[in-house]
Amino acid sequence: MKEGPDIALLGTLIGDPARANILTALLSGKALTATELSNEAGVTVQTTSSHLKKLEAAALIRQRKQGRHRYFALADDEVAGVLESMMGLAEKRGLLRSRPGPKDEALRRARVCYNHLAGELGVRLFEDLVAAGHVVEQEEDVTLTQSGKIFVADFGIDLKPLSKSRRPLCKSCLDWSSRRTHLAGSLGSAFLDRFYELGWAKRIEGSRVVAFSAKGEQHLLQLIRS
Amino acid sequence: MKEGPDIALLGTLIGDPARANILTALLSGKALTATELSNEAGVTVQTTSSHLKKLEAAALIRQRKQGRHRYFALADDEVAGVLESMMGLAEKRGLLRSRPGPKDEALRRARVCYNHLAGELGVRLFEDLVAAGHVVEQEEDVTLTQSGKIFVADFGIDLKPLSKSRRPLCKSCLDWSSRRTHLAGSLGSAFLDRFYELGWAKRIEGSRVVAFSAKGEQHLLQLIRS
DNA sequence: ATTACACATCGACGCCCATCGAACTATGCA
DNA sequence: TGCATAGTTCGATGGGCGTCGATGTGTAAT
Repeated sequence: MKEGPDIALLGTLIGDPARANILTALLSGKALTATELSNEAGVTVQTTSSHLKKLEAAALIRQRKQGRHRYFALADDEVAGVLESMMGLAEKRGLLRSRPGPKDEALRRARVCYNHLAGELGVRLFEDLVAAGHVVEQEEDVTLTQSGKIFVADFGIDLKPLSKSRRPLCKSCLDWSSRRTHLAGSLGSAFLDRFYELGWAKRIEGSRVVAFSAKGEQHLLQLIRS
Repeated sequence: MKEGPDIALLGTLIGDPARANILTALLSGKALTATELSNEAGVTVQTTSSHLKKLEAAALIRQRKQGRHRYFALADDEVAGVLESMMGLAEKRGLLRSRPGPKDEALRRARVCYNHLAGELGVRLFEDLVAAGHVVEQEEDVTLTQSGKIFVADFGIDLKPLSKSRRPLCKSCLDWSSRRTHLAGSLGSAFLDRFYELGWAKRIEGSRVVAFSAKGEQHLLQLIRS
């Protein structure tokens, strides 16, 4: 005996229905707030909070503070993998019902977050940059690589004034609609400004919506791919 | 909510320390008795019994009655895979200590089980036959395939008298030393007789040990491979 | 500053379930 | 036929933990 308290602890954590629901909800890859998770779990926020604390103590989930919200997400792919395999064993059936997010399709697509691009297009841009190796994401920190600097310069963004600013050049920002990270910081701001400049997008007055033209959206989508 | 009671149930089953120990012990691939598992789990036999009942109800383990013993083993590879991945996540550390089995090396190597070959060599023979597609193992049943019939005939075993007998031609038998299946039934008996006949092995008087000659063991190991 | 919202903490309640003793069943051995 | 061993079932006990109400802390908006 006393050879595997680890696996037992893991099982206990997953074994509670409320926590299982929480983990299942997070398996979508999205980061959710405690309140949303409490709906998924079917328990009160207090109970959810204590569950999240335990899950975080076991390093199954990670927490990101963003303003007065706290977004929770699975710690890494390995956790997701284990959950997937467990669901496979338990025969994957049933799907998520409560789908959080904004109702306005345009807001969901593209909008400003402070001064940078958020929404699906913002997320897409960020993920393309990561995939191309132009930026590296490590936990909360995001850094621009050498190839990234070249790419940014080619796109017509002057890095010199940006690096002088006290604002961090790169920062990741969590999306409240798709709940994935996108690029913030002064570079994120510079990207959005450049999009305006090129006529790819316009800001809609009195709203946070960023309206991309058909051609502008095409350009953005193929920006990195090219 | 109510979208994943499955995964929660699974977690609960694995979550109990006693059951986790049981599953960990079975992860070796060996089949163990309830009493042995109670030692591994650190609880009494009664408690172990109730645990085994639950694990079996969830189809995580399978049970094989053999005489007055009941051997328990993991249900299939998928269960083992999930447990492996969970151990990986919980950082695999610590190892099994209680290693059940006979102390006599010769008995472990090869011995008669009623009238057929048991021990490591018996297991090896059976697994080779399965790998070559000569026999098919399905749960408890073992059947000789077409290619198997040819192979057996080539080896010098006449199937006609065997198939007339009321005894089942093929039967799987669980090994008490290595805890894996080997071939029993009238065919298993015929194999052992043939080994004697070919001078590959001799029965040691007053013991269950089957002594293979160096050459005989070589022949046996390469019997299927050739 | 005040209000509102998100989340954490504390404390108490209640229930589920693991545990073991005792009795029962089944198989093997002499 | 009797004894021993392996395992299950039943019932009672106890502890651990999930649950929620109330309260406290931090952040954003007006």
